[in-house]
Amino acid sequence: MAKPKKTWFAILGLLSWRPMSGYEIKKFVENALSFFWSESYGQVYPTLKALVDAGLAKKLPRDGLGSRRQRYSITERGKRELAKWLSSPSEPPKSRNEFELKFFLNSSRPQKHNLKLVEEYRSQQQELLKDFLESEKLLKIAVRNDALPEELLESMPEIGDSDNQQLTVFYLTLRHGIHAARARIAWCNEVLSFLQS
Amino acid sequence: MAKPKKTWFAILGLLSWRPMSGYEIKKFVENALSFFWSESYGQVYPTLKALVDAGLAKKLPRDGLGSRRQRYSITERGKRELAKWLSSPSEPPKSRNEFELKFFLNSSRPQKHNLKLVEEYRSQQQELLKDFLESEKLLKIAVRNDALPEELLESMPEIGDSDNQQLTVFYLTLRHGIHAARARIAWCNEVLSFLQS
DNA sequence: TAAACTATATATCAAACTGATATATCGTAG
DNA sequence: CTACGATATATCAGTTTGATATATAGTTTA
Repeated sequence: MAKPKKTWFAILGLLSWRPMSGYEIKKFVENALSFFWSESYGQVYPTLKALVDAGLAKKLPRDGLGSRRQRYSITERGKRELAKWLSSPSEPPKSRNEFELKFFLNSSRPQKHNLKLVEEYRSQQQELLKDFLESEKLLKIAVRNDALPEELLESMPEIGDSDNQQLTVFYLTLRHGIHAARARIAWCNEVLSFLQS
Repeated sequence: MAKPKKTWFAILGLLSWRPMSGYEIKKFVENALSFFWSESYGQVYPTLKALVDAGLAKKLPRDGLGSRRQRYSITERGKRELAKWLSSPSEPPKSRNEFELKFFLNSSRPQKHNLKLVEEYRSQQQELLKDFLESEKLLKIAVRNDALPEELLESMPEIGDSDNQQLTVFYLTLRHGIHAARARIAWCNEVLSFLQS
């Protein structure tokens, strides 16, 4: 029957940081969380309505006279439900990694196909790591100084009004991405030297 | 319009190894590929039919008189389509990692929640790594000796009639899982010492 | 040996989710 | 003043999941 509704809690969790509009939520996930989470507009807007109907979130009055954006905030009931979910155990992720599938299925074809595939994957991951390390440097400074560097605000305006504890968790989450990217690059190097030997 | 149909090529790819039934496909993915791929019955059976309709796979005659299982094999056209897909670039995976989301969203709650969460995650990953290392040991022997150890056949009967190149790719794919699990454990250790300091 | 399990095997479906597209307004660079 | 990109909300067909239904073969245990 497909019961998860992870989107419900993902959105509720973001609203627990601060009030946001559907557009802001989508952009935030896309810009700042994309290496471990994703949401689509097709989920965000209906879910916001459903959260209101369930009494877990509520519409805020549109500030500014002609303001187009509709912001939502979390309710007390929403906070309680969120806390419950946050403490529940996480099922191990059902990943679907297209690259790994291709690598695996290539086994009955000449190895040169896989060499090319792995080299492409490696540069993809190196690019990713570069971006992570950039953000890490800035976030580290922010956490230490309890103040946000200009460049970070430019590249991620969403984190503008985060407090120190939120920045710390953000930093630690990013470290997860860095560890993962490095592991994937190390694997590529291992495979390339294995296949070329 | 949601065009991927990754399931089509995942199934086609497995059929390119050898003929399989829907049930075998589901079990194989579940037992051997679960750390980077997943399929549900709800996808497998309709997709097998669709592949036949599209001329990419065909039904095999049921062997044995009262045999209940319906096997499918890949067609020449299927092989060509598969080869095309296998050479196409992979889009970076849109992951949805429930644990990372919870860790991130916990930022506005006391840190002790996250400590518990991370410790749970670490033992989950340590368990996973243990299994991977077990399989790795056996697969390594299999690749070196070009023969399958008894224990491996017992725990993964699916790989019974694989050739040496397939085993090698299987081994290398598993290494990806090992690198990833180790990276996650290393991250847990880093976070735990950070949060406890 | 009969009953209770467990694995094999196929099928179905509501709910969740994606990716693409439609529409309209605002700010601004040329 | 206008083309363009960012902001903002909405919709929907197609994909995928997770749960459940059904039935038979084999195996354990009372």
